[in-house]
Amino acid sequence: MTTPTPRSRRRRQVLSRERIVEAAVELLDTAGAGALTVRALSDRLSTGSGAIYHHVGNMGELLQAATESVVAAALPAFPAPRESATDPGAEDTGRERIRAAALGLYDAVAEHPWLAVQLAVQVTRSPWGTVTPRIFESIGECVRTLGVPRSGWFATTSTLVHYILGATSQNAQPSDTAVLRDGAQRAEFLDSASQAWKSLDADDYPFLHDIADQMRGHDDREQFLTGIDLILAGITAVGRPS
Amino acid sequence: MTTPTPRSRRRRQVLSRERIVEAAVELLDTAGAGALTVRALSDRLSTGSGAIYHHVGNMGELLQAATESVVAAALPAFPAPRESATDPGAEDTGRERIRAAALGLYDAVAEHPWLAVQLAVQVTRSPWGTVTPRIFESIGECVRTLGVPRSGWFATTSTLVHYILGATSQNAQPSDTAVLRDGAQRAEFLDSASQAWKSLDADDYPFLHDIADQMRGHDDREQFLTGIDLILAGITAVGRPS
DNA sequence: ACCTGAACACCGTTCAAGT
DNA sequence: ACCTGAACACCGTTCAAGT
Repeated sequence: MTTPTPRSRRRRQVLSRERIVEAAVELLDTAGAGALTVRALSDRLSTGSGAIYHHVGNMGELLQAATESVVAAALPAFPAPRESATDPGAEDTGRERIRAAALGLYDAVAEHPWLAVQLAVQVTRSPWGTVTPRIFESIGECVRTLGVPRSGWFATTSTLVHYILGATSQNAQPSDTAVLRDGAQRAEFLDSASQAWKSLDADDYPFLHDIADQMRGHDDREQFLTGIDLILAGITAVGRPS
Repeated sequence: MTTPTPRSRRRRQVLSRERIVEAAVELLDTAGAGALTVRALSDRLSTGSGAIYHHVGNMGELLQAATESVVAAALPAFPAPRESATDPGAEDTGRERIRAAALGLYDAVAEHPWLAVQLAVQVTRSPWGTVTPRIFESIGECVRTLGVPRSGWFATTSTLVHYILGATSQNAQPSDTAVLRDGAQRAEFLDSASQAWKSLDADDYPFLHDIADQMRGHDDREQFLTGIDLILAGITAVGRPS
């Protein structure tokens, strides 16, 4: 009849799902996607490999949980505050909040390069899990305030989400190892990429040839926002045909 | 001094890189991403597992080659015919060619669901390999004819490519197994997805709640094109501010 | 040169056994 | 209930040995 005392429940509770997910994210961040193994994880947590399975089911579920925790942290406070669509300036703040959510995801992928591939994996498993719903909700809530007719909400939100996921994953660090936040390192990478494009056959790739210099000098993050603004401009243009 | 006769060269040449890549694509298509193993591949090709490594280096290289071969087949004839940007109607044919290239990739992912994740993988390894360059070139070549100033070519092309890759991967079959081209199957999936959204907490996900019905009825492919047109409208709007 | 297939060093996952 | 860690059935890759 009596519930177990807190003391007895807490006695040997050293491991938990949260601790495991946290350790998994650390492992992914510091050593890359290939370094997350059950053995490495149980080593780091000083347990047996079987202990992991008491809390997470399997590797895929762990990867999903790791992705969800990082995505949840990257998105703005949730749920978003409701605003009346008739407020003056509501459209501008809607656009601003879309930019903020997009940048949150963009920066998360920059900090956690393994996210690039994991987002693609999780999103095709949509809509199970919270990754796709969270992202969709964050963006969709803002689209509502943009003067788009109700019938266009889903298509408009989808377009933004697809662009955001595509862009963040393409701009991710091309490394299987640890995070490199060094700007010089990024410049070096762009430089070699530019060289690679220039060395392609000019007859097969005339456009890449022309544009190789432009690509060397560009700022990923700024250009990511340029793309967002391009789509927002399209939303406005389609909503009010001239 | 004499080159080997064709006969002697051909004698035992049963295996080749091409045949291996072809078999890999078949395996991926029919049995899913998890089914591509060196053992399964050498079984299907009736050789020893070591023979594979005489032609492809390692598994990652094989996956890259499989992706490249499917992407190359999906994109329109390459390189694209040159058109003068001053032609009347050049912008319209540019837009039409962008839609064609985008649909080519979209349909390829529908036929080869494993492409969704592989595109994300290959594209972060950019610009090595031919996947990213090919896609960029196809789209960029058309962007040139759209009246975008030269300084905007790279950003505009990037926006389109990011959207295309993001959308194709999100709309891929959510299955790890064989291809299901059955329309009814897709409708069933959308139905359960819609149910899942409806069953989310209405306070945390008000937008998804509102929109669940819209998402059940939608046509992926049509909506994919709607997104393309939204971005094209943005390109026009930004190029000619009112 | 091309191929064979056993061997090696891993991997995720399970499960009897402990506390 | 929670954890241990050996065992199992895989995996990619290598390499001496064959033709």
